[in-house]
Amino acid sequence: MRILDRSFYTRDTLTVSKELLGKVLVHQTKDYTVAGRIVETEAYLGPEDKAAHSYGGKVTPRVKIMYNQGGFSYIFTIYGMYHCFNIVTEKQGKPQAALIRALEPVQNLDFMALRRFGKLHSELAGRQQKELTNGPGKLCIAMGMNKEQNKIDMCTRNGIDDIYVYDDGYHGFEVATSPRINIDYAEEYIDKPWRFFIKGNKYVSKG
DNA sequence: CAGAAGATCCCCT
DNA sequence: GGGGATCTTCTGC
Repeated sequence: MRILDRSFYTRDTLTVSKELLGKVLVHQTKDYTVAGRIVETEAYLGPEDKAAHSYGGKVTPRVKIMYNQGGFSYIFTIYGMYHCFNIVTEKQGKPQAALIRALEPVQNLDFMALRRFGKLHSELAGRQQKELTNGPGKLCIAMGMNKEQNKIDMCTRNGIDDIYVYDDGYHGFEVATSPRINIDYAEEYIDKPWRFFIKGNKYVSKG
């Protein structure tokens, strides 16, 4: 297993978003380790991209982390009740990121099931098993990620609260592409094919 | 300081 | 597939 380093994340965002597919995202604290395979991502290409929080070169307290070099977590609150987990990409000063939209559960499924539905994984209905991590808000709940994990450097570890991605050699899948989800405000950027997912994987949010 | 929008989810039909 | 929940974040006055 190879942990992805800085040189992976500081490349162009479309490449990083695509190559994150099949890799394993880990959240590790002193109390627990939980992990899922990345099966769906979206690229946000600020400042040009009208769907990106950094559109127009906007710098607010929330989006400032997007201007860092690649490899940092960017977690924001959405609709007041959920969170979205992104990984900052590109070199410093270029505010782009990859949104992780869906995972396939890999490690500590009981932790995920308890967070999402308040019961053990073996007690879940089949439908609930599929819905553990098949959306950006859902996977944050299942992985125990919220604003406390914002701005974490995923290329270094402190042993207290770490997030990182590793490559376990999983390959042979087919990558599909589509427009991004729920960005109808983004005008001519609505139809950009910047969503990537593993074709046929049952944890993909839709399509 | 008030108003509006939102990279979502869940429940209902 | 449509609407409500729910409140942070940002903008404009």
